[in-house]
Amino acid sequence: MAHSYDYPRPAVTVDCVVFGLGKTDQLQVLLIQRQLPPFVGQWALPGGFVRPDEALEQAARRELGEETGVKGVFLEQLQAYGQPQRDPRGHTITVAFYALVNLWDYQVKAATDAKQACWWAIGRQPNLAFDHGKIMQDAIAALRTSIRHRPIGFELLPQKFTLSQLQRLYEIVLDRPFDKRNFRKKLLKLDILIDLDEKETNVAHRAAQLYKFDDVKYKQLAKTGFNFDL
Amino acid sequence: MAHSYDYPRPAVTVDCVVFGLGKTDQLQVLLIQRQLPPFVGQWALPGGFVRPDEALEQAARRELGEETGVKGVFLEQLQAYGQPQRDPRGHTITVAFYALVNLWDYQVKAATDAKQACWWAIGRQPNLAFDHGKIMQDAIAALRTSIRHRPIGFELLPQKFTLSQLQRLYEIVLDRPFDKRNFRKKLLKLDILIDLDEKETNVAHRAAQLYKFDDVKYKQLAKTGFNFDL
DNA sequence: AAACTTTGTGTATTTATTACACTAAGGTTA
DNA sequence: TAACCTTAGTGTAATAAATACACAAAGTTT
Repeated sequence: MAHSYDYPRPAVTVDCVVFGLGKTDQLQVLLIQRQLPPFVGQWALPGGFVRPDEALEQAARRELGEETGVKGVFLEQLQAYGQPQRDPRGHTITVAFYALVNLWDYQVKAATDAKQACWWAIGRQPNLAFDHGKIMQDAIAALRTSIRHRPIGFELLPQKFTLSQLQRLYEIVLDRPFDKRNFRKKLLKLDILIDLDEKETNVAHRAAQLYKFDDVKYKQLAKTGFNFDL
Repeated sequence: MAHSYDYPRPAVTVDCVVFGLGKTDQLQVLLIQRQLPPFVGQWALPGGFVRPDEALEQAARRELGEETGVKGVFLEQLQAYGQPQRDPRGHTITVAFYALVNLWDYQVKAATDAKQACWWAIGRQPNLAFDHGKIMQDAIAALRTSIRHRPIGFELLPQKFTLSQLQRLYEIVLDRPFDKRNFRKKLLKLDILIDLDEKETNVAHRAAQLYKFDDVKYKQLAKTGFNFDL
């Protein structure tokens, strides 16, 4: 069944750079191994064609679910890529998104219930098909910028987390150390963490205090032109 | 002449939010009045369909030149918009860009050599066709964020400018006052301004020192993980 | 009970931010 | 040509934020 238009149209796809963090102490990215040409067998970002009358974010979520089993996660648009030679099948524009996934609980979750999807440690991932390497680099840069100015890092942690986990997250993503006392002072002063009055369990050392992100208070603050910089 | 594909494809357009600043003490945006359906007679962002094998930025520059005469300006991608109902002609994805134009020299320049293109003071612009109002709001937000962290404001000034002009630019875009002495101290400390050892002319008061932006030095600094925040 | 591991805390120093007002320069006007 | 008008250019003191740094407390394992 063919579809005709008066003027030629580029194809439109969506692709997702999915970042995950768990107990591995390394930021991970979720890749799929291509089953169909072009680039059969090569690794690539999960994604695919936008369907008729489908919104971009909706298409990204659908493809992510279909190809990797990842659902209901934080997802935000990065940018569009449209170099005419980026896809050998012809002029194809892709709208890239990045997603953040908490891998702390049930480590296996997203890794197994999908076909050829694997988590790779960032820096150790294979070469990617198309211009996906460039897209991934841009996504890392965007993640680093975003995480310093907006409270999106919590998406990479369990709902209840310790300040040490939060500090480690920032150290991993921004690739630099933070001083323990100064980090705690600064984050607690932001006043967007709720002390849960509850402690870690099953740890072989002094149990740490658990906190959660106060998204309600953050939204209020954000309205009044508030922003932070770590 | 018809073009056929195995699967339906959305149409792809580009749109530009062009910001200008000149002697008016107000940030301006460049709009065109639509000549063709849909939304004939309504104001809209300059833009149009991406051509076969045309890169996105290239398409944006071409449309901007064709519709408004604006050429060779700073242009950066904002994001893609793809709500299925955003264009009554059918599923159309647009990739939005924002541009910065210096209107200090020959004020008339871009305003006249094009058909139905007009500069509007931001806040006094008419309602826009499609979802262009939303795109423009997003572009303003992006401009405000960008200008605080990267030296893009200079694109809205003449090559040679005074510190007062620079301060006024920041005040207009960020919509808040800056203290003269503190502003100068902070910007000079960034060490990305070159003192031209040359003064303003044709002013009915003490002539101010002229500066230019040192893009070479900024690029060096940027590599070493340097950033500012105004 | 000793050893191990991670939590949780305070202070002094340095650096950055803020608030604030007058003289200098140059052109215009009386 | 003197008085006037407008904008340029400058320093300091007070406050707030960032940094550097070390040890006792809690809980688990051996």
